[in-house]
Amino acid sequence: MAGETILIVEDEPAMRRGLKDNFEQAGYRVALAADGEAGLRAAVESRPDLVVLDIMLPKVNGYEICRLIRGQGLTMPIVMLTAKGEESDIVLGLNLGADDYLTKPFSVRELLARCEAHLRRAREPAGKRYVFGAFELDVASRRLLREGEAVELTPKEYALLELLVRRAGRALTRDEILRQVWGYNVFVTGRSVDRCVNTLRKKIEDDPARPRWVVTLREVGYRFDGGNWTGVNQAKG
Amino acid sequence: MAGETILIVEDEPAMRRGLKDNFEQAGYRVALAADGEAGLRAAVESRPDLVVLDIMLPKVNGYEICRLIRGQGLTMPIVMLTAKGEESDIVLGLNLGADDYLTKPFSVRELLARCEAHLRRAREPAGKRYVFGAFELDVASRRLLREGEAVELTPKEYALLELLVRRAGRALTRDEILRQVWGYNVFVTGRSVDRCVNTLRKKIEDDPARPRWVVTLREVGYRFDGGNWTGVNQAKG
DNA sequence: CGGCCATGTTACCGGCTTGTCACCATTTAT
DNA sequence: ATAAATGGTGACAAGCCGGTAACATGGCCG
Repeated sequence: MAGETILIVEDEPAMRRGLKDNFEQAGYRVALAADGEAGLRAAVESRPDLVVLDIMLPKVNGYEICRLIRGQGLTMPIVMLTAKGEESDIVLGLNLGADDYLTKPFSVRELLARCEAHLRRAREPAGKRYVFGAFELDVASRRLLREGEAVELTPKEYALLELLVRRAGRALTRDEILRQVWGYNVFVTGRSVDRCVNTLRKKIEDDPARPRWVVTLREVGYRFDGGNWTGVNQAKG
Repeated sequence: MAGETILIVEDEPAMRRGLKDNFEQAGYRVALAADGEAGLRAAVESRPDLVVLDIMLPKVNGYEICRLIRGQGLTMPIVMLTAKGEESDIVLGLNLGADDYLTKPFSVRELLARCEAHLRRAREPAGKRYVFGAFELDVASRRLLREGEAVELTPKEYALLELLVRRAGRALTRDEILRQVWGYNVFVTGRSVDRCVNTLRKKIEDDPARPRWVVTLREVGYRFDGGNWTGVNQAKG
């Protein structure tokens, strides 16, 4: 599966390796860079969806990289990693252009959570509408309409549907779904996904036993079959 | 859309440079001032559309600048930048006529977002009226009328309603509402939003238990359902 | 100085959501 | 073919969330 791509710019090998493992474990694709120069190059060329950027880098520091990346017109979220004692520098402007920063030592789980939050925000072209069949999913208002009539969805159902629709045509593992819909620190059986899919199907499928939209991928998870749908991109408000 | 002029009053060169880059990147014209005196002069002479004002400035501090700018009869939005530990002064700053403030280190993206919000508001024609059902919200006079009769709203209730109505049809998170209505660094429980919605509903809903206008989005926040309303865009009332 | 009003917090309640379990259907492997 | 595994589905109980009222606080004005 093709998750989003994270670029990790970190000179210390152990940390670099650890971060790579963790992000891949979480379902992302990972690009690595060991110094500022390579980091900037990678950011420009491979256009990652998010950059994790250590501040203490040989030759060019994180702040410069950050500024240069932004100077290229790139707008992806940048999360900075700083060591204790560098905080005062942050106040002086190291955070310029970055979206977030964590102080070492940090919890990897927290880093993942924050990155996920930024990605979610960046993913959202707020005001976008997804049309499939007689349905219309309006992200901005968090509503699902069937021929203009509102379909009542529970929070989980809505979140699930939005995720599926956004990634229409892509296989989503239960794990991925759990992470995106339920969050990180939640201990929930994978079956809960099935359960939620189940109730969702009752509301959007003509024949829930023979689903048209949310199809099961045995041993894997689910996939939304948008097929020949009309993706309407509405100007933001 | 953009092209508006931002005046940045900031004594620290790196920060000044970074802010300039970022605002220009975002499509604004930028005027710079390195100290309070120059800042005040620039504000008066070049009439920027918005001022970004550091508080710690040589010679004259940000509060004074703010007061003096307002004393000149200038009404453009002023966004203050403060360092940690100066928070206690914030109330002072807001009272002196600042519209917003951020605490360093801040995300430049957030600063841009807030400035954009202020500019959007300033751009909006005063005297706009929103009509829904038998109600009429008159922004210019900050009044809500029900069939011509004034409905008494507390300041918070009014601010909440105005926000909801302005963003009618959009899902608003509690967090968003808190920041827009209560302000940014205010420490207030999310429940306060609920409570305010509660009292507001009593005044505008026929059946507060089954709200027609302000609908609850479980686990998220609220949304104003303008539905089939009559949006009257009246220049000047 | 005292009372009123706005508003934030706390507590409690009721309902909806949802996670789990249990059982069944279907598919897959041996 | 049979057993194991996987997912669909109904039931159910627990927990969470928001509505609501009561209380506390603090500012403003007479």
